[in-house]
Amino acid sequence: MPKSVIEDVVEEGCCAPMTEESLSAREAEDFAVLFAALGDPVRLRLFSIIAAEGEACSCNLEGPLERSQPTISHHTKILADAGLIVGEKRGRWVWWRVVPERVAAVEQILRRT
Amino acid sequence: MPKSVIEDVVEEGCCAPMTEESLSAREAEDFAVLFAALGDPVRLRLFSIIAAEGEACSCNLEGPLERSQPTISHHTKILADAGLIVGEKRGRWVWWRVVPERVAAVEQILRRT
DNA sequence: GCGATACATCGATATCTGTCAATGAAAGGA
DNA sequence: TCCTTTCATTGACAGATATCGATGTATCGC
Repeated sequence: MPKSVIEDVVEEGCCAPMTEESLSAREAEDFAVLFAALGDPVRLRLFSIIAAEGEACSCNLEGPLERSQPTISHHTKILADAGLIVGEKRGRWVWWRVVPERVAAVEQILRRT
Repeated sequence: MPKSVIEDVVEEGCCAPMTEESLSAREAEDFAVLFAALGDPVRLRLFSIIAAEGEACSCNLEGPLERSQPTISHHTKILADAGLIVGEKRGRWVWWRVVPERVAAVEQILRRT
């Protein structure tokens, strides 16, 4: 059970030295938040609806998703914290829309493959 | 609190009818598994390392990720169940590699935006 | 066959997360 | 001003999950 990259290089057998192209622990920590935000069925649908509608208020989401208002609010917050959507308060309603640059960033990570 | 799409359409106020472009509950359930698989920091690094190396055995992963062997095995299983990586047993080692078509599928979902 | 190696599986546990009812805060209408 | 509407926050709780030690299984070298 090798303990470090250095030892890995020294080790014989199947183990090859690490490349520098892989994500650092810090990067992975940050990027994983994006994937995790989309990693819940309800949230993914929520995101999908907002994307399809262009703009949507929460009242547009509770019905189709069959979840309570606090739960919808919880999910929009997680997506918003991840930067994948932004909400603009207009009167009594909050209008949500996707952040294309952020979505593109997720694609970018995948394309590092 | 509207209970169905039909009611949404009937409702007055801010609520507009749902488009048909958004993900179904079924689709969201399936796709969310892919995002969730990449939604853990350790798993995302693991995936990143495999992608960078082209091929990697688990012994290449335990060191850099600083996790026990069962934990690594747990994570590779989740990624493999999601179809994002495949393992080929060669002798004593299992060699993991990414499945580009599956990664492309994830990009495809994002590009529905 | 025997010991060592690589990986999977099991069992246990601490933490995280999705969910809702209740409540709070902000804005609009009468 | 008071009531209603929209959304956020809090508190509680059940279920999911990340982690590890112990153990099982297959493979290789001797």
